[in-house]
Amino acid sequence: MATIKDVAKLANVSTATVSRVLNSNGYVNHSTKVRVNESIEKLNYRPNDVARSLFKGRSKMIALFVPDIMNPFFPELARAVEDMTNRHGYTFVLCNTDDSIEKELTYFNALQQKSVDGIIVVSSSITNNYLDTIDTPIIALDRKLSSSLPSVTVNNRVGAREAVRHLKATGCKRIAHLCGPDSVSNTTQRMRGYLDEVKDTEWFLSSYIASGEYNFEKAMEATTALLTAHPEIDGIFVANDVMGVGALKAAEALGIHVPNELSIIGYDGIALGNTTTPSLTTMAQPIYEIGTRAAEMLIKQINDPSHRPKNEELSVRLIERQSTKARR
Amino acid sequence: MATIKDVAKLANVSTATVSRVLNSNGYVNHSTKVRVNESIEKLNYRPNDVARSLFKGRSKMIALFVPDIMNPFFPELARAVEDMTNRHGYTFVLCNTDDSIEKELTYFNALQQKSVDGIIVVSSSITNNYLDTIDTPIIALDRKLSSSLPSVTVNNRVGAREAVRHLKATGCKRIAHLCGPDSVSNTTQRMRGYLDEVKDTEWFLSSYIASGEYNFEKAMEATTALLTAHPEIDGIFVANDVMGVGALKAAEALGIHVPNELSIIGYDGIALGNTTTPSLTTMAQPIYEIGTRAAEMLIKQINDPSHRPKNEELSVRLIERQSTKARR
DNA sequence: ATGAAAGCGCTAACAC
DNA sequence: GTGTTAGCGCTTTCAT
Repeated sequence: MATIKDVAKLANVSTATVSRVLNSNGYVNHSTKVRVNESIEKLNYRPNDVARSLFKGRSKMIALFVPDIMNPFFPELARAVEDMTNRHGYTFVLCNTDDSIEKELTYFNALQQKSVDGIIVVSSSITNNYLDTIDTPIIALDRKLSSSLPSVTVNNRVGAREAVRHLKATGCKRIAHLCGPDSVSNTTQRMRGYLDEVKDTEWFLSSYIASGEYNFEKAMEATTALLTAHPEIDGIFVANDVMGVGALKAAEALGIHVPNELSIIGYDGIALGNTTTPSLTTMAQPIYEIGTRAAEMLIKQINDPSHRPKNEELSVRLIERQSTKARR
Repeated sequence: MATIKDVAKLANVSTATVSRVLNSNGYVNHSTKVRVNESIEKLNYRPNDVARSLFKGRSKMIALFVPDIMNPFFPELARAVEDMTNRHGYTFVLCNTDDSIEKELTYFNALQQKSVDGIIVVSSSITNNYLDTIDTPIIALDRKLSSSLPSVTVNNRVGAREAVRHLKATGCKRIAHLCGPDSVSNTTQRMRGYLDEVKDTEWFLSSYIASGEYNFEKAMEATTALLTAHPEIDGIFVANDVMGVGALKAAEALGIHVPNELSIIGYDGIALGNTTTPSLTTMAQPIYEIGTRAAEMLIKQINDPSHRPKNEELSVRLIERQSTKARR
């Protein structure tokens, strides 16, 4: 690999001049600029980013922490973040945390040693006082972490209410809820939205709420238990699509027809919901947009550290598919 | 961030000595070692990886090129590669290429400027003579690229034969094939396996082969067309699971019962195949192992550049689920 | 066993 | 306009 010295020598100028044309920085005569560019071309010179990073203290890298990229909610998010960071010349680092605080801290350290410019985080476990330690810009995604940390989320509670209302509108009389893990803030929000709609009805029972841990198999088990214990249930608001598909499968295994006997609505709007028969009605998050916005906010903050981004809340929207249907 | 100088000063030694204890390199007196470690502790010192990289010319980073992480085959692969690279202290960079040669080249350049230590590539487009340009270790995955490039793949042709034989064994008399895009080497291999089994039968027609481009929607369309044109088809060997699920959905939309009237077998063994009803019988690749092996091979080659890894071919295995069933 | 110093490749004062 | 040089933080000869 040719270095800036080689270019300087070939063009008969100093390295400073080469650096100037490289960065379009300061004055440089047109003719010498041409000469330098020719030399760059001839040597197929590419500046060494590591040397640049060392000098600048910044690396042009952005990292994304997700619990597990194998969870189908995250690839689209990752894709969005990668696209946007790329567009701004950043390299994209992906970190699977398994929701483990140890892994998160290990990653944080490693990335700081590499002068990573910023981090986007889907996490439930990072503590507030640890974050104060760090001066690397961070944006929280999908789950709120702390008030001090800028975040991009959706209106979970409102969306949940809308989901339950949709079930009511299609004629459901007994509506259950399959929720996520306690530790995650959006679990609480979505459950609140559900309760907003049902807690004052005469039929509501606390045993209509079951946890599926945002997990396909767990959701199947929970749904089976739920429908067995409460055959009267004719609608389920499921807190994410992965579990929604699990619920679908459980109902079919029990011989309960969806949507004729049971309506199911999910949350997230991932592609998976479209692959089943019946396809899954859902409250769709603008996943790609969430990732895009988070990346934009982060990049803005990187370029202007004084700029403290606000929390942003995007809206979910109902996508009606085959798992819910108006009944008489 | 404390630097090595700060540590040296506090411990009353030179930076060289600190470096020695840092890297367990060369002789250093036990007592001074202790003193240095205390200083490191006290200052919460972490070595600057960028400076290290600049000196060494290596960055402790490994990149993975995939066409699109939103394609459900790739998250598991990415996860495997990340786990293994992490275990060896590497940082994991993910690049979505969209199968575009321009994007691939842009990434290659960017990564080389960052002194990336090695790259794992799922690609159909990188040219042989470009690869010769590069001295960064590279491993090809899933698709063979060139004989000169070490690769990890599966026995696609044999697996395809096995898939078709499974359909025959369950009683299928007219077996069609839904294939992937021409440009991908495993499309050809899987089709060959199919042809091995059917081309000499009296019933085989070349119009029994349709392309679904490894795409869910395209596969639905192709399947609909296929089954409409050839109602006699009672088995389909589908070249990947994403298309398999599409075929399933198309059949159901046509009112054709799977597996009673039509058997469908996919390829890949991704989790998606388990979420449908009926669940999808498939030839499962050891996806995680493929990623793991590729990462291991790459790391070995990084540590010993003279070591030229061999091509490795892993085996697929049949997973019987509900979309195929013995018929009388 | 330890220190001094050169150098990895680049950028940004500071001279001229 | 252009060159000289110090320095980003680290590792590694080469002395001692």
